[in-house]
Amino acid sequence: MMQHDEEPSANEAPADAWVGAVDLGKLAEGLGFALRRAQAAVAEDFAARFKDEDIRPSQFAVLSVLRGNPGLRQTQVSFALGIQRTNFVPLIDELERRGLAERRRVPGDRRAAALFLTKPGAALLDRLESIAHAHGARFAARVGGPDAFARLLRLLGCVADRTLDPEG
Amino acid sequence: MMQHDEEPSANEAPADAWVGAVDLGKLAEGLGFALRRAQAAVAEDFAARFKDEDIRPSQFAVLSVLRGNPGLRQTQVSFALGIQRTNFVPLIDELERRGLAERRRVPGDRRAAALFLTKPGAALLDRLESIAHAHGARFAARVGGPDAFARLLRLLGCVADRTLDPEG
DNA sequence: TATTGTTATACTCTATAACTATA
DNA sequence: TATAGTTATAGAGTATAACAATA
Repeated sequence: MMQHDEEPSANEAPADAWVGAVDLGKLAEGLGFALRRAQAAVAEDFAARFKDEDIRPSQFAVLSVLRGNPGLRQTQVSFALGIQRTNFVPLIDELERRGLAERRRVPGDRRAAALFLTKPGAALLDRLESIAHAHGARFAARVGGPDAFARLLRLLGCVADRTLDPEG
Repeated sequence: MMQHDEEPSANEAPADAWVGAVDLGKLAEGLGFALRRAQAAVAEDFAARFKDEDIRPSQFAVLSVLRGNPGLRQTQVSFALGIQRTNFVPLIDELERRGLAERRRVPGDRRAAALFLTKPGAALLDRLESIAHAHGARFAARVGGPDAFARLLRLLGCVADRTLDPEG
């Protein structure tokens, strides 16, 4: 009766035997489905590698942007990452609570908040990027090496780029 | 100022001018970030094209699998699609409520439910696949043609494939 | 004992409306 | 009037635990 090596959950997937036998039909040609599966695999590896750092992809992304763009406004960071500014509030709240980032008032505009990486935040980011390097290397290996990996990133960039549409 | 052509929302993104100026740093080399942006673009196009059919990607996927595999058990379909069987219940519930799919008892096992596409479900699926064809064509064009698109699908398949890892 | 389908539940992510204080 | 940050809220998607009926 199909024991797994990991996952003691009672709601585990049944035998893996028949899942490969399912005919996915046109679904296998779908970009959305392929992206979903790829993202699930990447998210799984991310979760495993960053478990001890207690950091989520969006938090990592914020810290990463703050390093390259200190003093950016909240709204600028949020939309650069594709996160609505309304959902960005609790995100930066937690980073600030953990002492990894901070909001500073900007002299010219009393409404705005400029974001900065703290020293502990920068130290954490160093560690995160080192882990991320190994994380990326796993998938570079899966796709067949650095060149194929670079090709994949370029293709994904095209997918996300509206300006490449026929009408402009 | 700064009026958009669409989106009357009050929570819209501010000027698009400065978002391109943000330095994403190492984030731009991240597979997870690239996948996120690509998936957002694909989801946006999907939502626009399938709006009138009132169908979500997961529902489309179920109908698609049922055509190629009539009589499959609920759990088999759900795990073939990477959906937990517990979350699959309300999904198939709604498809059945809308008369697009149906559960039938299987003779040998009184616990199991075999899933089938109904005639209206098959008719809808025909329409959906026609829309999906145009949907896919948009992104094939974005990445530079059918060959590049096929290459992208193959690379994404590698990303999702654990068996390609060094250790096996 | 294990499996199938199910319910209940919780947590994250995302989306919209509306408020405040500024500009 | 418009913008920056915020709050509240609702909807998806996803996760685990536990149950009844059946194997």
